[in-house]
Amino acid sequence: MDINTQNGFRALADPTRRDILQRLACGEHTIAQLTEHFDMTRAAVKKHLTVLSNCGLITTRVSGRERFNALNPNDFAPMRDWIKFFDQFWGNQLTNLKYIIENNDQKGPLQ
Amino acid sequence: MDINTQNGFRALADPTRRDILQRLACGEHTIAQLTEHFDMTRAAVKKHLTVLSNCGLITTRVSGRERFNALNPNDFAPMRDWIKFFDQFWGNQLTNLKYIIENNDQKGPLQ
DNA sequence: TTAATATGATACCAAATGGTATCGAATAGG
DNA sequence: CCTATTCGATACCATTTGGTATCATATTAA
Repeated sequence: MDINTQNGFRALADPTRRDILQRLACGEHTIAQLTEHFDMTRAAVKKHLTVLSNCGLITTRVSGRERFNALNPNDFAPMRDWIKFFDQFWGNQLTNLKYIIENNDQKGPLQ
Repeated sequence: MDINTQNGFRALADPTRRDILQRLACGEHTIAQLTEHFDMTRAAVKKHLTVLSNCGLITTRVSGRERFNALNPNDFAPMRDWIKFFDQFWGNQLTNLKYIIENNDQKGPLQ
């Protein structure tokens, strides 16, 4: 599925899911491998992976009875743009607000 | 209060709160002014402002019976760093993972 | 003083969220 | 074939979340 701002931010709002993303940053993992690092059942980890998959943050490669989960490096532009918007404040570059005005986007970089 | 990753991401996970932040980007607003733009009660908007305040994303200036809410441009470094971490993937610059390794931070740029 | 305004606080509610327990299906290996 | 393994799906539960309704407080203005 494709990523969108709302689902993307919700996905990042959970510490377990951020942890999963960081682990996937070091290479693909199966559910069982990920579950080793958490104090919760495989079913709970699976639910988090479903959330991450539904918003396009990860992809899955099937090999036999194993399913390897990996970061999806593509199509992150919408969320990146939203973060850039906030980064203008974090960088104290408030004058860059012209970005939003020029793009006449009342709802922000994406919606 | 000071910002932290968990509360920060949770704060951004709600579309109403992101909308509020964007409106505050154009200048300080009272609760009543913000409420005009939403299909919800003032109490609901107040709750969102409390969430944003608790994680340090906004500040409040009191003047008489009015309370002006504004973006807090300071102390956003932790969250900005976390976003930079993800931006490495969004920019397909996976080699920058050395940032995390060099900082020996298993949990990511911030906790 | 009195009334209108701007806000805070809280009890309450429905829905979403994060978790467990449990079942079944498909694959690997003896 | 038979068993263990890896995983998906779902029913179920407690807590959190986002909202309303309502009341109390403080300030402005007539």
